[in-house]
Amino acid sequence: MAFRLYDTRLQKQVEFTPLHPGEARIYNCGPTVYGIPHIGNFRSFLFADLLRRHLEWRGLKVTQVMNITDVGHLTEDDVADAQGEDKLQKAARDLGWDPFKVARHFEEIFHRDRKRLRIKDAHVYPRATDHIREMLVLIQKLLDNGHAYVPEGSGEVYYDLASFPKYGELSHKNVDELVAGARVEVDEKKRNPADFFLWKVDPGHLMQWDPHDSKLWEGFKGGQPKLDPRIKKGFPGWHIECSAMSMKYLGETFDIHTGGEDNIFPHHECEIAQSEGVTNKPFARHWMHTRYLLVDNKKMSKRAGTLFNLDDLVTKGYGEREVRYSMLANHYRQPMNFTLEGLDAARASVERLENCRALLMEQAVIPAQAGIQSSVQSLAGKLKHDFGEALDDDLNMPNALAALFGFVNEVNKLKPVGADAKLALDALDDVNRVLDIFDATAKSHLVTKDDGTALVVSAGTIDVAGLLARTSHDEESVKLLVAARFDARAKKDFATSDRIRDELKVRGVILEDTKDGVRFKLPQ
RNA sequence: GGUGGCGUAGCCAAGUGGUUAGGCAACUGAUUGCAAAUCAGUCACACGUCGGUUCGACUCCGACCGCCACCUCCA
Repeated sequence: MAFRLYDTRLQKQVEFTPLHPGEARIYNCGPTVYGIPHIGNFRSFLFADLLRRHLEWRGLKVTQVMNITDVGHLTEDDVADAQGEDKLQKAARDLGWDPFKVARHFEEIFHRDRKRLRIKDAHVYPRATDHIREMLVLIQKLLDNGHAYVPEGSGEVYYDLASFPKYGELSHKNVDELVAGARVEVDEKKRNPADFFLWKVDPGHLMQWDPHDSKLWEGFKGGQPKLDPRIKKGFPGWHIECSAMSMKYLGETFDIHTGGEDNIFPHHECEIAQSEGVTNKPFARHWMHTRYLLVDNKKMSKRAGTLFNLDDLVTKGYGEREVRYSMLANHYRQPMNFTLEGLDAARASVERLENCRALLMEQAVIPAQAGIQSSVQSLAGKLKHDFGEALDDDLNMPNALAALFGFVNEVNKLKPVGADAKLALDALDDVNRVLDIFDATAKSHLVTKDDGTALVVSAGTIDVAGLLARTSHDEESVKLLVAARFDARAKKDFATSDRIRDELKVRGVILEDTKDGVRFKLPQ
């Protein structure tokens, strides 16, 4: 079966057939870089990462574009309001940075944190401020097409919703009802209360562009266009950047557009109106949206201290892998209840997976005495099949993980050796192309009984107390301690052997006695 | 008020008109010098409430209760 996704517009699951065979072009609504991205943002980005990885796993060539919204609506007042709320923003203000510098700063943090969460690099991260010209070109085309207008003397441009009857099809909203809701700002400039601005004039705004300045158009493909002279110095509307950048990098019609559920209206609805108003062609073929992430079943809030960012969680002792796993393990279309207890559970789950993999790695290097067992082969095949089938079903990761844990249980029972272990390991690593949960740097080693015997020869000279006194341990010193422990255990000196194990545990080094020898795990 | 969605055993969380989802936690047993890891088992005759349809509903329909989101440039 092919990949099936739930399309927000159609409100049902549909089979995905790419516009260009063998290729998928996807656009993800990215971060607004005026603050440290929080876990709610990352749920959306991790979903985009999962979508991209699954499509690639299914053999498609994916082009992924994620925008960086750096045209803020950062006025002097906003900056002032931010005081005391956000340490970095406050720092930026104290340093007297201009908005561009603030944007670049938080953009860097976004990239730093997403890399820690192993979110793959998108192919392009276009910045809104680098595409003001593309936006102005679209705005002019909308004016030419009769989809936009310039209110008398305003210098601004508004979208004329009356010209686009499809407005509301994505969010299933009725424009008249929206207006009746009376929450739309009353503005005499607008023809229709629900019309939204494409270009805004506001002298108090920190970021502004003069559309008629020839400098702005230097080096622009096609040169400076003929713009409506009534448009004054100002800044673009929020929605137009995604229309301009998605179409520039993915084409006028592309496969999938994603975002958080809050983007459905008005943002994505407006994107459709703008894009299709210009091209008269379908814009995004499919829309996928993640539900909100709640913390302790409530919306995140600064006051409750639940607006966690990645560093907050790391400070609390959690690793990036636990965060990645716990977000991935929940279905994107269900509201997710994020809790610290959930991270504890995620840690235990990841460790179970990793123990299985470590065991397979140990066994894979042992020379095989026989050929591949059909049982292992069918297990590996079943894992790939069931895992893939689950993700084909609108990225049903809970079911995909159930398949994975089923595999782990069977492998632990079978205890495959040699080529069998290698086969099982390959199957694990294959699904890990999507999950990316195993730690390549995790250090789990088995010191076999034979190794131990060899090490024990020199055990008498090992400075056990000195080694234990160290604050951290490298592989070599752990091996020496393991040797001393072999020696102690041979003499039934369990006080010493337990002391070595306990002291190492405090420093994060785990020792496990097995039939084959001693396994040690170094901290990550 | 309008629209969309959710309520599943201690916690998290899939799914289905009739046969064990899965994970975590806890407990018991096997294994171990003791642990850890692993295996077996228990908690699990779970599905917000009340009606209806049906041979049979957690799954379909209706009402109600509780919760969430969007309609405010929040992923």
